[in-house]
Amino acid sequence: MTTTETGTARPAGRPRSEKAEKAIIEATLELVGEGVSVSELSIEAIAARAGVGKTTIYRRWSNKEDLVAHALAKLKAPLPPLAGVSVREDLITLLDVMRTEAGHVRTRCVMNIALSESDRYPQLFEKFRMLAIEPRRQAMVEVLERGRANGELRPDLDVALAMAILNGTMLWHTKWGGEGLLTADLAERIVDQVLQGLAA
Amino acid sequence: MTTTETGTARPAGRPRSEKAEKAIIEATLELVGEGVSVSELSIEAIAARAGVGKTTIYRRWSNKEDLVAHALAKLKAPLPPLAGVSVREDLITLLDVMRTEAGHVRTRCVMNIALSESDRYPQLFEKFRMLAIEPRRQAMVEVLERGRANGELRPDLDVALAMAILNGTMLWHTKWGGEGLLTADLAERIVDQVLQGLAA
DNA sequence: GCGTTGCGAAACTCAACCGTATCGAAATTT
DNA sequence: AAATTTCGATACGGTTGAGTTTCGCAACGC
Repeated sequence: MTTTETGTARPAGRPRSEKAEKAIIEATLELVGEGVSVSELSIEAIAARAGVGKTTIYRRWSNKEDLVAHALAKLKAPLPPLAGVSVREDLITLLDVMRTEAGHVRTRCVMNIALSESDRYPQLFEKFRMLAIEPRRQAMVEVLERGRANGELRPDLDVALAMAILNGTMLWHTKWGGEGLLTADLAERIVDQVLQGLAA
Repeated sequence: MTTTETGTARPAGRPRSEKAEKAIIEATLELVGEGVSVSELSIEAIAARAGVGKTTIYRRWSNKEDLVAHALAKLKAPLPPLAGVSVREDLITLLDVMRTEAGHVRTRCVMNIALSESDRYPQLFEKFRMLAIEPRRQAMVEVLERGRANGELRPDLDVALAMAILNGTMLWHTKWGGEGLLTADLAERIVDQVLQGLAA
């Protein structure tokens, strides 16, 4: 309470290194991003990559799942500003964020956990869902509802189904599209195709 | 050559148990279907579940990947007969197979490997792709091409994109839809929504 | 300076699993 | 009957990683 006044009295002794903590989380995200699954992620590998003793990890997190959960908490879903001019335009903006991120390491990390390990680590998945999925879902819901209200979309539109179509299509591409299919106009093509429908 | 005449002369000694082999493969598929990834799949767990000695496994397959590859070879993509009356009807039939299978162990097995392990076991994934994905893909391509030719669909339809939309939407549901969303009319709703488009 | 706490490094115990070897019993050919 | 091969079971040595402990040093408050 005397010097730095951080609100709570600093406990005696050497303070925990903020740098070490960041290095640990960074190493964890890197490894998961490189395709290492949560189950085969080893604390020792994380410690080695972070240049840190295992002690330093266990002092902060009691187990692997706890650590990964906190690492995921550092991820943020970058929500683009929506122009709000047309539903079509906003949907393209939202989907294009997914496309752009599809090649990023962090995103692959996210996808791998969400897709493959959601069954086995439900608590982990839940945390991640709230952080990375929910904000985007909410944004898209609002765009679709707006379109339904102002006549851009069918008045009887099934919003949940529409979301599954849009997101599912982009998911399909990011997972199996390879580099070649993630062209700059992909989001636009998806949205147009989905809005217009396939029927003649 | 004397008795059962199987074409090639039977080597002396006790013949390999067909039952054991089936049990091993069955156990492998079960485990993968339950969400055990290939990397954490253990020969010991397979042997225990199959009620078999490890020797019996190693006598047939030299390593884990080899075993899994052979196990996958036992999977078949059940292709429904297509009525061929309308594109809409055939698409519903195709998608409804996915929906029906969504809860089956075999299908979960397929999904888990396809989604999570395609990066790390490309050779495995390739084998699996030919067996489980390609036949369905081909069937759907034909339906869509037919529709484009006979005027049911837009003449300038992007078939690849249309497939991504249809399959991606169903994938989204099977992975995240939970039990509640996989209703009997799901395939129909998807196809209708996609064919008509979302726009007013 | 002193007590306290965090640090990285290393050693440790414990468990799982790999791949191999060995065993007695069973199945099949000769 | 004899020879051969597989069977399930069990044991073995080796590797990996979890989670704990210990050590000497560093950083902080008093």
